[in-house]
Amino acid sequence: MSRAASIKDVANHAQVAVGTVSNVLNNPDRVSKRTKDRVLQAIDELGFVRNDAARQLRAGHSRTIGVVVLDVGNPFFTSLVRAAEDAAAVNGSAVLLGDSGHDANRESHYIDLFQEQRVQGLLISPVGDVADRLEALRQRGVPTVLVDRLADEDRFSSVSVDDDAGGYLAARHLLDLGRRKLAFVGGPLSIRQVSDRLIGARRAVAEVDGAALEVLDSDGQSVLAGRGVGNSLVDRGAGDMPDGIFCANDLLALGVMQSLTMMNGVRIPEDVALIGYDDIDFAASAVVPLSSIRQPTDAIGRTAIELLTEELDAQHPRHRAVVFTPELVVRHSTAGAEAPH
Amino acid sequence: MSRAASIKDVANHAQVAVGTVSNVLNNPDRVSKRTKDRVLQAIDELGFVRNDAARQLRAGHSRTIGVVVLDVGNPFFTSLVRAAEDAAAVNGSAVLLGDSGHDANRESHYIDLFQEQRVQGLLISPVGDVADRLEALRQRGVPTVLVDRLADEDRFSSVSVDDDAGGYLAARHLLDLGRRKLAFVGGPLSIRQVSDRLIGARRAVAEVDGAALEVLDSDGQSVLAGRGVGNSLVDRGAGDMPDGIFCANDLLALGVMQSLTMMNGVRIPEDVALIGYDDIDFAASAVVPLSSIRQPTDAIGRTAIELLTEELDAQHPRHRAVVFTPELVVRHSTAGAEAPH
DNA sequence: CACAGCCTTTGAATCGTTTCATTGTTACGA
DNA sequence: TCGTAACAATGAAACGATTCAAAGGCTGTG
Repeated sequence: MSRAASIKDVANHAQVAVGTVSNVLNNPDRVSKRTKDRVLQAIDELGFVRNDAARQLRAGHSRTIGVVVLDVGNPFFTSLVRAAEDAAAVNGSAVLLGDSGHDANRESHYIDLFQEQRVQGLLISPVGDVADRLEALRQRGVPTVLVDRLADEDRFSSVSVDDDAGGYLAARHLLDLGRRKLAFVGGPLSIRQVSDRLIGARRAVAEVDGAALEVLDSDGQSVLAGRGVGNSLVDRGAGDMPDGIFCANDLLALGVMQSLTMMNGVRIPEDVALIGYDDIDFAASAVVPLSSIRQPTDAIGRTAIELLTEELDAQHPRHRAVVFTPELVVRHSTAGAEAPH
Repeated sequence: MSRAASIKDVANHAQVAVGTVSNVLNNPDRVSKRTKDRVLQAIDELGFVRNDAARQLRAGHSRTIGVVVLDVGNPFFTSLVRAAEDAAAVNGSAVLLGDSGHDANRESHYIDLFQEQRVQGLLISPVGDVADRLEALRQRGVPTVLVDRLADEDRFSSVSVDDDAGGYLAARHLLDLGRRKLAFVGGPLSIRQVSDRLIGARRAVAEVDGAALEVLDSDGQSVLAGRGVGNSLVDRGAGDMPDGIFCANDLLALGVMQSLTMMNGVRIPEDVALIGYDDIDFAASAVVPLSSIRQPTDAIGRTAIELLTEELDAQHPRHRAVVFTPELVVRHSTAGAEAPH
């Protein structure tokens, strides 16, 4: 329970100056082998471990990168975080992870926290309107890269996926199957990703005569929220059921699927064709394997760290906005079925 | 891009001493309203943010708790982490998250990192044999709580689930359905959770005449690994197929399910009854809703932080080992089907 | 008017590391 | 033998917040 050994203790124990110990740790080639061995032995004997707080106080900044995601439970973000972690490790940096849970207060809380920690940079998929705070941070030398959100290139670098294009792809696919009475499930619509996907879907629907798109606000992004929407659809009765449903993410789609097929005997894709978004691992192993829109998660994570590194290295970096294009993945939930009419 | 404002800058700007600024932040009631207002205004004008490194250097420890999990992608751990985060927030602490990915090196790396960060305590679901390192940490005043792993109460507190009981529950359930030719899928067996579940399953099988249990090492815990095992089962031909499969976790089970039903026309539960472990959200929405063994994830997370808090507060805490009992959740993958014989 | 007692404010010392100008040592060529 | 370069080791200063003994300012009482 004794106080942890400091570099000073090591220096005493090895009969050298503190500066020498520091050199053994940070510039080993400036130190003679004899001395180095003695110091290393002392370190070992005392079980010395660097105090990162002191190191970073001196350095003026930490060796960490802050990452704020909307929901760690969402596989899209977990794999993004993992990619970021791996990329950061290459630079000898670590990742501080924050989960905003779509809550602007928690988001703000994490930005505060990370600022106190003097993170080198920030990766964030924002909920609230944080542009001004991030701008201020940048002016203090803490660059930010926006993830999963297109940003004005004058202000920030960003990595995003073209959600409008993804929404179009999904709706167009349903329309191509002959479906005309479409429903969009997602919400709250204040979330950019959700509303962009809806805009894309609307664009596709507008191209086809006699097609309609109904919006079902799910007020949440979970399997549970999806189940809720599914149940309320069933309550309406069969006559009023859409024949194609596009969910703003796979969790919602799985919830809808669960509700329609398991509890209420609606057939997918015969009665209703269903497509989700994100292509999470579980989409392929759902009750009915789920069609989806795939986003290149790994590439997003790696690119995000890359852009952040650029901003860290360059004095006056040009901000870049990288936009990935999503891809349609067809599985049984929309495949091989003609329109039910 | 100018240097961040320090407490000294604030003091100058507000025409007070540094100690006063510190008091405004930490002991507001010791400061007169007049002064406090002036200081707060200065803080606001300069955009001052506390430097946590300096604060923690002085304090001798951080306000963070380190959490090392086996796999952030596994929903069991994501919900555990979230519970831990919420509980930590109550104490004003934050969580540093590390993902060992079942890799002893990465695990060790995170322990190093967290030690450098001077975390207050550690929550870990260990891969390698780290007992001695953790013991050493504890003697330096950094308590550890083992998660999802029973520990010797003389050395550590721990929160775990009785994996043996869980394995027994699962196998017993298959046997109760009349299945006799069982298979256990999981691996590597060096993982305690996996081998304990196997031991429980063996115990159940030993109780029933004519029942056999075959072990299929999956060498991994992912959907993909499960799919691999499923494929190799199919390659054997129908005659050699088990009639009940118990997977050491749900991801494996979903993989096996995917392989058997989607690509190879094996019927679940008619031909093969299948049960997983963990009862993750997706179990209920699988191709065939998956029976599973449920662990009380939230309670585990909360209890873990509780035990850690006890160790932090008490001078000479008694270590406690809390063991939760898992619960059988029956769904379609094992339900309503007689033995195929 | 002196003084005690209370409240507020001060500022030097401290935490552990890195940095860097300075000092000490060695070896080699002149 | 001396001078000088090359290399090693030194130790004081700095980073920014907190702490705490001490000083200062004020009120009210004798």
